Amino acid sequence: MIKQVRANYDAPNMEKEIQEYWKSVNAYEKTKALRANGEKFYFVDGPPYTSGNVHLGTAMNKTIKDILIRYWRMNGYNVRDQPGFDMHGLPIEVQVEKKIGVHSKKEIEEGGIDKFIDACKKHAYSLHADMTKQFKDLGVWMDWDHPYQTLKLDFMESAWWTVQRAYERGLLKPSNRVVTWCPRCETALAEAEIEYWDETDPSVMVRFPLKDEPETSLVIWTTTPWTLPANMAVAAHPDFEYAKVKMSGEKGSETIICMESQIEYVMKKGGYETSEVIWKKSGKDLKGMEYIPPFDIDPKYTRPNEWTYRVVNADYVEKDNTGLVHTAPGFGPDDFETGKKNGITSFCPVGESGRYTDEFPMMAGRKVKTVNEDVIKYLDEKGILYNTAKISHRYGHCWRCKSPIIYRNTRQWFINIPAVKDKMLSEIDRVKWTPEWAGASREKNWVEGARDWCITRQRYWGIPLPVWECKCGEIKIAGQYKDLEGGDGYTPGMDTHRPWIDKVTFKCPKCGGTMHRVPDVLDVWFDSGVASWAQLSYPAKKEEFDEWWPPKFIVEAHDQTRGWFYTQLGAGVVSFDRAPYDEVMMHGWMLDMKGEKLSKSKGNSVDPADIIKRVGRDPLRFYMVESNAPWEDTSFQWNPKNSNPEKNSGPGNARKTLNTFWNVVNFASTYMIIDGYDPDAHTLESVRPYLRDEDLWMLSRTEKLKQAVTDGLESKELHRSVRALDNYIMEDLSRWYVRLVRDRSWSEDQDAENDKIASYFVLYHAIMSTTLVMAPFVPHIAEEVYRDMGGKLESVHMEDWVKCDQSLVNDGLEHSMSLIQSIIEIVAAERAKMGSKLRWPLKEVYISGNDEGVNDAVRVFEKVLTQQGNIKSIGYLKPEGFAESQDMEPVDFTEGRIFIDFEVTPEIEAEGYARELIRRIQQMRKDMKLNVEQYINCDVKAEPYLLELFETWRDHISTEVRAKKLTFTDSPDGQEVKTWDVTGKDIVIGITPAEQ
RNA sequence: GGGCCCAUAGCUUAGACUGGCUGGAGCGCCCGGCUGAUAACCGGGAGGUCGUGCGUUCAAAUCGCAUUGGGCCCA
Repeated sequence: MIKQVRANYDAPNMEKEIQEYWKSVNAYEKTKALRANGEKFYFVDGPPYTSGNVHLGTAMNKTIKDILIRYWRMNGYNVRDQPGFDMHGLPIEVQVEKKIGVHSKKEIEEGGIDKFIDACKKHAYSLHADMTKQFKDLGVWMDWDHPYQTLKLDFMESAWWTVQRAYERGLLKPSNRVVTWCPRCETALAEAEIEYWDETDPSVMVRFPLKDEPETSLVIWTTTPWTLPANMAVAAHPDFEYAKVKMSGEKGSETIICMESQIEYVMKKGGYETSEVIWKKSGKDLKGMEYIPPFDIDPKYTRPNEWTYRVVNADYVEKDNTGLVHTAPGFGPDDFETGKKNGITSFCPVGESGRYTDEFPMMAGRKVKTVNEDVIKYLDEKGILYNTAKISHRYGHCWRCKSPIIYRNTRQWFINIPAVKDKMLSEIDRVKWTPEWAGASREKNWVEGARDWCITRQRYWGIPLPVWECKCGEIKIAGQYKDLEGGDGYTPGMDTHRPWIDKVTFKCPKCGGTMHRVPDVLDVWFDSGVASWAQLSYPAKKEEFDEWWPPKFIVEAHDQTRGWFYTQLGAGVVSFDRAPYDEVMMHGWMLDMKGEKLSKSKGNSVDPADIIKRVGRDPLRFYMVESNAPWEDTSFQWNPKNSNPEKNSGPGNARKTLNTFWNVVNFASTYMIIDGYDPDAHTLESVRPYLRDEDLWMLSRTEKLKQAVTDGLESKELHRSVRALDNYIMEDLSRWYVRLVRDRSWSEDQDAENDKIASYFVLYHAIMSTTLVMAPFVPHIAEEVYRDMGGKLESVHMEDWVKCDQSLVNDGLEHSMSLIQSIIEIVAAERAKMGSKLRWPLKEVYISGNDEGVNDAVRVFEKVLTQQGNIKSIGYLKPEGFAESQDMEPVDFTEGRIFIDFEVTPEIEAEGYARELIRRIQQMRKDMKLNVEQYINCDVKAEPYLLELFETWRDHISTEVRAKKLTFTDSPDGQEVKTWDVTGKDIVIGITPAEQ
C-alpha cells in the first residue's frame, strides 16, 4: 500500500520519528538477526577516546562505518559491529584532577589512589554514556548495548596476555632510557602523545675551555641552558672539518674551536670582525680533546670515565651553529646513545616533577625550565658565555596538559619493535590499503623508522603493567586474572586496577623474597592496539575468537598511521605474527571553511548537534561523503552564525538534493493514490507492451545508477556513489523523467490507462531502486520513503542489495535522449533571445544531424521533443540539404545544427492565448486553495478578438481547468474575481467552485 | 629538514592515471521563464593566469623538474 507522504521534507523531526520507529520494532536487532547465518564479516571499530563529545571528525568516522556496515548487511554478511571506547588514560585523569581539585601525583596519593580511580571510572562511564547517545542520534547502527570498553576486566586481561606473549618471545624488556617526559603529569609520554608548536627559547653559545690550553675554547650551542649542568661530553661529526680560529675585533680577541664551515657565522655571533685559522682538523682527530665543564658536579654522581668531558664523535651532528654539540646523556635520546657508546654516565639530576635533585645543589628544588636565565647569568659571570639570543622553534608539549615536555633518563618497559619490523613491513604489503599509498607509502615510512615501543606510564588510570619483580631480578608476568589467585593480597572478584592490584604480591620462586608489581600502567595505545582480540575476551574465552578472528576491515583517519594502524600492527605481530586486519581504509579530516584544523581553542569548532538540529542527519551524512574523496580533508562548509543554513551551507546543499527526491516521492504518491495504483499488481512483463521509449530510457538510467553506487562502495570511493545518486535524482529523475510523465499522470482518458500504469511502474521502480541504494548513506529518509511507498519488510535496511540488470541497459536510447535534451536546451535558449515564451508553440524546428544516424536518433524521441519544447512540428534535413531561403539562422548542437521557425500563425496565436488563460485560471485555483479534483464555474471577460480565439479552444480550456461552465461575459462574477494583464491586454476572470 | 597527500570560477568540485575540440558541474549572484512536485522547478548571464616558474611535446589543467601555500605523519 502506498501512503500519502508528508508534505514537507522536515529532516530533523522526520529522522527523530524514524529512530523512534526503529526502536519500537527493534529494527536494528531484527536486521542483524536476519543475517545471522550469513558469511561472517569481522569489522573492528577503532575506539574513540572517551571525551564525551562527538565532533565532526568522529561523526564522519562513524558515518563511513555505518554506511559500509549497512551495505555489507544488505549483501547478506553477518557483520560484527561492536563499538569500542578508549576509556583509560591521562585525559580522563587530568579532567578528574581538575574536578576534584588536585594538582599533582603527590596530592592524588595523599587523597588516596582508590578514591581517584573510583572518580576516574565514574567519569569515564558518564562520558561513555554521553557519547553513545550522540552516536545513536546520528543514526549509526552499531551494537551500542554491548560496547567493548578498555576498562573492563576481560579487556584488560587480553592486554596482559599480550604483554606476556611479548615477554615469552623475548620482546619485552625493562631499560633505562631517556624518554619524553611530562613534568606536570610526571610520566613518560609516547611520541603519539606529544603536540608540537612554536615556542621562544634562549639560544646560547658557550665556551668550554680546553683543559690543557684554557685560553682556547670549544664553542657549543644549545637552546636548553638548563641541561648544561648535566653536560658530560661534546659531540663532533667525525667526517667534517673543524678549525682552531683566532677571532679579533674592537672588543679584543680570543681563540676558539668550531666547525670550519661555520667560522664566519660564529665570528659574527661573537661580535668579531676578523678571523684567522690556526689549524684545521677533522672531527675524528678532535676526538678525545678534554675540556673544563661549565659546572662543578660531584664526581660521585657523574662517575667519570676516560671519555667524560671530552670530544666524542657522532654522525647526527649537523652543519649549523658551531658544529659542536653539547651532550647531556641524561637529557637527550641522541646524547644518551652517544654516552652509552662511550660508557659515559647518563647523569640526570632531575626528578619526576621536573625539579632539580640534590645532585645539582645550586638549583635543587627548582623547575628546570625556570632556571634558564639564572644559568645564563652564571655562565656570563664565569666568563664562558659566548653569545646569547632568542629563538623561535617547534617544541613538544604534553597532549593533555600542554606543559612543555622534557627528556629524562628513567627506567621503562619496552617492546622490541625493531626485532619484528620486517614482519610488520611484509604485513603492510599483504594488507589492502585504500587509498593504496596509505600503506605503501605512509605506513611503511612510519614503520621503517620505528624504534622500541615504550609501553609504560607512571600514572594511575590505566591497565596495570602485569609485571612483578623481585629484588633478585626474578620476573613474573600475570597473563590472566587467574594468575593473581595465588598471590598475597588477592581477594576474589577484586578490581584489578590500581591501587588494589598493587597490594597483590608473590613469593619469589627463586630466592623466596617478595615480588612487587612494577607500579606502572600501560600506554593507552597499547589498550586499543589489542582491541581486536580483547573485544573477544581472548584468551580467557576462545569460542568467539575462533568464530571471528582475524578481522577483515578497519577504517580510521590518516593520523592513525602512527596511532591505531601502527599499534595494532605491532601488537598483532607480537601476539599472532600477523596484522590484525586484512583491509585498511583511511579517511580524511574535517577542517573549517578556510581549510584549517577545527579546534575548540581556535573557536572554529562545529557542533554536529547544531547541524542535526538545523538541517538534519541525512543531509549531514550525505554532504560529508559527497564533498570529497574519503581520504581527503574537507573544508567543511558551515558557518554557525549563518541564519539560513538550509540554503547556504554544505549540508544545506545536500538537504536540497534530498528535498528534491522527497518532492518526487510526494508527486508519485499523490497520483498513485488518486489512481489507486497497486505496485504489487504489476510486473515488468505485464507493463512491457505499454512502455514508451522514455520509460525504457528511465529504466536504463536506473540500472546504471545501481551499478555506479555499487562500484563506489566496492572501491571505497564513497563520494562517487553519492555523486551518482545526486546526479540521478536531480537530472534524470526530477528534472527529466518526472517532467515527462506529468501529463500522463494527470490523464483521465480511459484508453490511456495502460500508458499511465506503465509510467507509474517505471516511476515506482525508480523511486524504490533509489531508496534501496541510498539506504546505507541516508538511512532515515530511505526508511521513510520505503515505508510510505509500501516496502514489504519492516525496514529498508533488511532488504537485499539490488544488482544492475544489464538487460535493461540501453545505451542507444540514452544517447538519443541526451540529444533531445541538448536540443531542448538550445531551443529554450533561442526562445529566450527572441522573447518567445514556452507557453507559445513554435511552428517548426528543423534538425540537421551530421549524419542520418543523428536524425534517426532524434526521431526516436520526437514526441518528447515536440511536447517539452512546445513545438508543432519537427522537420529533418540532410546534412547539406537545407534551403537557406527559409531565412533562419542555424544553431549548432553537439551532433549537428538546428533551425527554428519563429513565425506566429493564427493557430499558434489562438493556442498561445488559450494557454495564457489556462495558466491564469490555474493560478487562481491554487490561490483559492481548491482541491486538484474540484470542479469550477468560470466567467471570462476579454476583448472580442481574444474571446474569438478562446472560443476555438473552449473544450480544451474547460478540461484543463476542470470548468463545468465556461462563460464569456462582460460582467464576470464569482467567489474570486481577478483582472490579469496578458501581453498588454486585460483579462478578467471570475471563479466559483462548482457542485460535483 | 624528511615522507605522504592536496591546490581548477566568490565557495565546493569534475576532468589528470591512458596529453588533443570553445575546461564541465553544483551553490551563491544577476536576468528571464515555468507553474496540478510548488517555502518547488527550468533556462540564460556574469565569473577561470587550471597556485607559480621552467621543461618535454606539433599540442599540457593533464607528463617531468623546481617552487609557493595548506593538511597529515615524523625529525
